[in-house]
Amino acid sequence: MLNDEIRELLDKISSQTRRNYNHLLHDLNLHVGQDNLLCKLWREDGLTQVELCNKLNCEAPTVTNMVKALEKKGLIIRRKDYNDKRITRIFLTDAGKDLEAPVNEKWRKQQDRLLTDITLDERMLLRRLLIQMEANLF
Amino acid sequence: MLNDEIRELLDKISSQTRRNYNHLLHDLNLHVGQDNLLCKLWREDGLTQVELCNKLNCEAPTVTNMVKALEKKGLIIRRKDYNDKRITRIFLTDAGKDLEAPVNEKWRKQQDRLLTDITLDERMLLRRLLIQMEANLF
DNA sequence: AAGTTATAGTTAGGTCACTAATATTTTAGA
DNA sequence: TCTAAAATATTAGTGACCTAACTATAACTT
Repeated sequence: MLNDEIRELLDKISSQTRRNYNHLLHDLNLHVGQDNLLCKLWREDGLTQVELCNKLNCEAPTVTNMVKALEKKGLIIRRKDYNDKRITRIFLTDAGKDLEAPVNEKWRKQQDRLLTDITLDERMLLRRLLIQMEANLF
Repeated sequence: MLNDEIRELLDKISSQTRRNYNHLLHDLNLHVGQDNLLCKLWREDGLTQVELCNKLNCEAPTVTNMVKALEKKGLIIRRKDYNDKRITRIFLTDAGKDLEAPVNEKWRKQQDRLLTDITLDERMLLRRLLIQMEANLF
């Protein structure tokens, strides 16, 4: 059935995309997901963990563990907020900042590959449909 | 940029879909991914682990662990192949068979929700684009 | 027939997700 | 003011993924 096919295609595409992207990131000693967290910090440094939760659309413990891993790699540092001692703010180190360009290049590469042979008109339509689907999820 | 947006939408849709579906499956005491393995067995019982790897598009250790978990729940049993002793074949128990209908119902529900307000024509076009994208991945 | 190569599966160790339970700090209400 | 509730983050435990390294069996190869 058509609907089943679409769901299966979506599953396949997302899992394979993740796998491929993970391979690309391996050269940079990063794991898929970590690049995403760094990406939020490149846009806005010093975010709290709760803010990261929201932006990454995942739960608090996931952020705790990812932050721990990235800190061990020396890409970020954690600093307690002075005014509210419950809050930990996450800051990029120089090493973390240096990854922005290479990660973006990998991302772009992956991106372009995915949309090969799809015209601009089709991409615009595709976006419209995906926006509708995303809205349906909530 | 358009391409970025499409990738981000795909990521969001797939992760949220997974999350939602996982919640639905929770009622059946199943984890997302496990239903997929069972699904292959409903179509063809007694598959080997390698066959499951290929059909599920995942690695051997993943299957080993999933099979272990499903066996512990009493949904499948593992049986050594008589002719080739390297091979383990996986068979459904009655409990495993009984899950087919309820899981399909959850799947259908999730499906329909995702494609709400998308016309038949649009779905056909969407499928075409997704097939193209899937092909681009390899 | 003996030794090499290929195949099937497991174990160990890692990451990304989740939930449930906990400690700590802050805020708000009686 | 003092206590209850809310917010922030962590720990513990689980499962789906992965790679690398291993065991066991089967199939070639010379």
